[in-house]
Amino acid sequence: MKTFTLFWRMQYPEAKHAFIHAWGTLGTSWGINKAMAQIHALLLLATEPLTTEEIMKELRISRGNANMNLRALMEWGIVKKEHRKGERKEYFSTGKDISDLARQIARERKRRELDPIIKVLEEVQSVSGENRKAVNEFKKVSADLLSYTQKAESLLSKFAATDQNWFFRLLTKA
Amino acid sequence: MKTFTLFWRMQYPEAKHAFIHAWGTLGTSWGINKAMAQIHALLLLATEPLTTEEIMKELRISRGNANMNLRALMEWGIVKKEHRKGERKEYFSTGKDISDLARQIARERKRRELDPIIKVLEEVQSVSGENRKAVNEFKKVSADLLSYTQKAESLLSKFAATDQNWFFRLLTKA
DNA sequence: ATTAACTTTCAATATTTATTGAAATTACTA
DNA sequence: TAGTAATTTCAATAAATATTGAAAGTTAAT
Repeated sequence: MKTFTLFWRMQYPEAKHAFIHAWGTLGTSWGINKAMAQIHALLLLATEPLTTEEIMKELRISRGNANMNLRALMEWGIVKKEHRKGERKEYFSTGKDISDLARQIARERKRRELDPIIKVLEEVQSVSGENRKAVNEFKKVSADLLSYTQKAESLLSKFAATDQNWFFRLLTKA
Repeated sequence: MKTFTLFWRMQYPEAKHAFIHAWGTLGTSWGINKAMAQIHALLLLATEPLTTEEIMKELRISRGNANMNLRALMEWGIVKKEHRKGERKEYFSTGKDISDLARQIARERKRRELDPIIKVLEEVQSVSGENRKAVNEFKKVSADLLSYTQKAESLLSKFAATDQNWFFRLLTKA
């Protein structure tokens, strides 16, 4: 007797598309634009280096977009360019280790977001003014926030600096 | 002998403005819009509950904007509304504990961002196809990513669920 | 029940951010 | 060094997101 197949076994092109799409969406909410996240996803899946042309075609993005985001990924040290003898074309690839990306995001966001606000919170500590009550509340709240932000900063620093497992080992311990 | 004062001691209104501005900017990059973050900052500093009118005036935002973001903050359980006898106006206040906000952000982002991609990554695991090599690479990469994302999910869950100190105690241990 | 004070809603608008595409530039081969 | 195949740049454009403001809705005191 035959049984029904309850779930559709996803075919590769469909799965690939879903994967890249999802990764692009996630990237958007983590300070990475869609194209950048999708290029990275595509390179993660690729079994060999890709050209700009191939990336443009697969992701349906413009040359300028592909170029700019590839450059950003290279600046982040996540993507590498390689040349081949007798060819003008450049080939791009990425390491398969996700944690490189995660660490780089941490580093980048710390720099772009946390560092500036810590600076402001520190400056603002020296407040003075007529309204005793308001000033006290201000000092309390901003000091509190500063300490919180510094902790987050330290967390991101550690995360950015160490090997991929340290962080999650720590968590399972807890 | 007189000495120079090397650094300007910031006056309260200036400090307040800097604080609110910085907080608004930070909020923007953490999935909270500027108005929402600034309203929260303003309420943090306030020594007593504020009306919509006062918030609008202080932050120079429209009534609609104030209203919508106050509602969102209330939905997040971070801001409370209070009524006063003989008054139609509503007064808003927030608890002074930053970690309430942090936990709520964690909860919200987990739900909005991590949960959906975990779903996709799980679905996509059952991939099959002609190209053995590509399919293998795909399985490896997506499984890896799934495990990574699940760890992040579990981290955010724990963070969202526990008291404010657990997380940072954990970090200092490390 | 009426009024006036206040809140809510949401289409229109503004702002911010990402993407395009074509011109300028560069680098490889012959 | 000329020809061309590629990359880079960036002003213009599109897409996504946040904000406005005025009309509609609500509520509480009279």
